[in-house]
Amino acid sequence: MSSSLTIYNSLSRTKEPFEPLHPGIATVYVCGPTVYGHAHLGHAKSYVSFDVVVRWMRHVGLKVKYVQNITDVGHLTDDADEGEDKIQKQARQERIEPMEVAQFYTRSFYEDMDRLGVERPNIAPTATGHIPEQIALVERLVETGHAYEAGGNIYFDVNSFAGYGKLSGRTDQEALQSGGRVADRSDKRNPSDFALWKKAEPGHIMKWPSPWGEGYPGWHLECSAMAMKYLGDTIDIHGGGMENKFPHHDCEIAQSEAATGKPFVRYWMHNNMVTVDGVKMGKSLKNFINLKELFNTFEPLVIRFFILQSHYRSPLDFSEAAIKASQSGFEKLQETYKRVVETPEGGGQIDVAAFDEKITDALNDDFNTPVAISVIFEFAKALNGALDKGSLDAKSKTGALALFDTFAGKVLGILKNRNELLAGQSGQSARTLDDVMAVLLELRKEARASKDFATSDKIRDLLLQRGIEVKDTKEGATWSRKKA
RNA sequence: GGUGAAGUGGCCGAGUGGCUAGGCAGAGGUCUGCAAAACCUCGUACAGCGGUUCGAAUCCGCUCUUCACCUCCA
Repeated sequence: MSSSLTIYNSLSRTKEPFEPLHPGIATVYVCGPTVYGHAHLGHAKSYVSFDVVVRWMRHVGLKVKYVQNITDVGHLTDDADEGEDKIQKQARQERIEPMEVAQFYTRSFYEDMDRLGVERPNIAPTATGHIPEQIALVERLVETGHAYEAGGNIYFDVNSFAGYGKLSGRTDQEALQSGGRVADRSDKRNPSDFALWKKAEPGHIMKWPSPWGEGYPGWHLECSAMAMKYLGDTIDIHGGGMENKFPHHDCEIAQSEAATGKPFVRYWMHNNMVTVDGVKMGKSLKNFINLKELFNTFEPLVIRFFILQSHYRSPLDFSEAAIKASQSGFEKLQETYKRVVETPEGGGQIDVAAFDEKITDALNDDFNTPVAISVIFEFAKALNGALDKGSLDAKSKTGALALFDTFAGKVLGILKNRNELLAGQSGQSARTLDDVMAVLLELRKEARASKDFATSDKIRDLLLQRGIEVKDTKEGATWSRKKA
C-alpha cells in the first residue's frame, strides 16, 4: 500500500530507506544556533524543516529522541589564531556579561521558534554546560594519537583519519592546502588540521581549566561530544545547514569516528539556504531577515507555510511577493477547514483515503512537504466542490476533518487553532461579539428581503472597513475577520 | 582554482524517460440584487546546442548562466 520512509543521505548522495539502528527508535541531532543575535529566516527554514522531519517520524510510529544544541561558546571568526569570540564581541558591544548575551538570545530564539510552531527538542544541551565531556573527548583523541599539542593548542591530526572530507567530497589534500593562509602563522602540522582545544589568550573571558591550561573548546567539538553523550556513539540522523558540511560536519565525523572507531552518523541531512534576491542570506552579510521584524508583517504560521511550500533541500528565495502569494493560499486552506467544521451533515461525499495516501507517500519520500501541500490544496478544492452543494455526510466530514487535523495540523503544523479560526477567540467577549454579529446579520437579511440594498450594503461595507468580511452563502450569511 | 547544487509558464515552486503538479496573479464563465467567497474553463513551461531512445523537461556530452562551500554562518 503506502510507501515507507526514505531519506536523502548527504553522505551517499542518494535516497535511502530509513532503517534506524534500533528498531522503532530514531536518534536525531540537529546543529542549533549560536546565540549572539536574533534568529532570522534562515534559522526558521532549518528548524521548521527538521521540526516536520521529527513530527513525521513520530507520526509513522517512531520514538524520536531529538537533540539540538545551543552554541553559547562564541567561536572565533576564523580558524586561525586570530579573530574574536563572537559572543564576547557582542557582550563588549552591549556592555554585558557573555553569558547574559547567550541567555538573552537563547530565550529570543525559543520565542521565535515557538511562534513558528516548532516543537522543542527533547534535549537542548549547551556547549558551556558540557565542557568536561568535550575535554574528555580531546583527551581520548590525544591518547589514541589522533590529536597533538602545539603551542598550548590541541589540534586534530587530519592525516591520522582516513576519509577525512568524505562528506563534502573535499578529500584532495593538495586542494585543501592551496589556501595556505593558515599555514604561515600556525603551529599546525598540516593546514587542514583543526583545533580541538584552544589556549585562552589574555583578555579572553570565556575560558575553562583543562589538562592543557586555561582555554576553550574548538568550534566542532561540542556537537560530537553532546551528540554522543545523549544519543550514543552512532546516531541515526544528523541535520544542519548545507554550509556546515565543510568543514564543520566533516570535522565532526573525523573526531567522533577517530575516538570511537564506529560510524558516527547513519543519515546526514542538510537543508538548503535562504536567499534574498538570489543571494545567500547570512549573519555576516547585511541582508538577513530578522524573524521578529518579519512577524510584524506576516503571521508566523504564514512564514512556516511559505517555508514548507519549498523542499528543504532546495534554496528558498525570499521576497515579499512570494510570501504574499503564500499567505493567500494559506488563508484559503483555513477557510476551507472552517467551512468543513461548520457544514451541516447531509449527502455530500468525498474520498478522503485517496488524498491521505498521496500525502503519506509525499512525506515518506524524503519529507516532500511541497507535494504534500499541493495535495492538500487539491483536497480543499474537491471539498469546496462538495460543500458548494450544501452538505457532507457524517463519514466524509469526519474523515475530512481528520485529514486536516492530522496532516495540516499535527504533521505540517500549518493549521490555525480551531478556536481561533472559528470565533477569533473564545471566552465571554467572543460570545458577545457573536451575538452582536448575529443581530447585524439579521438586520441585513431583513433589509435584503425588502430589497433595501442601500441598507444591506451599508452594513456590509461598514463592517468591512473594520476588518469584518460578510459572505453570503446558501445557508445564510457568515462573517470572518480579515487581515489588513 | 577545487568541491557541490541549480537553471521549469507573469511570479513562486514540485516532478525527473511516455500519463494534470500545486499555489499566487491574469482572462472567461456559473452562482449572487450587486459583491465577496467557492466552483468550472483557459497557459501547450522546462537555459542553449548536439546525442541516446519508438518517445526526454527528465538520460549522456558540450556551451552559457546562477548559487553555495573552500574564513564565522541554519
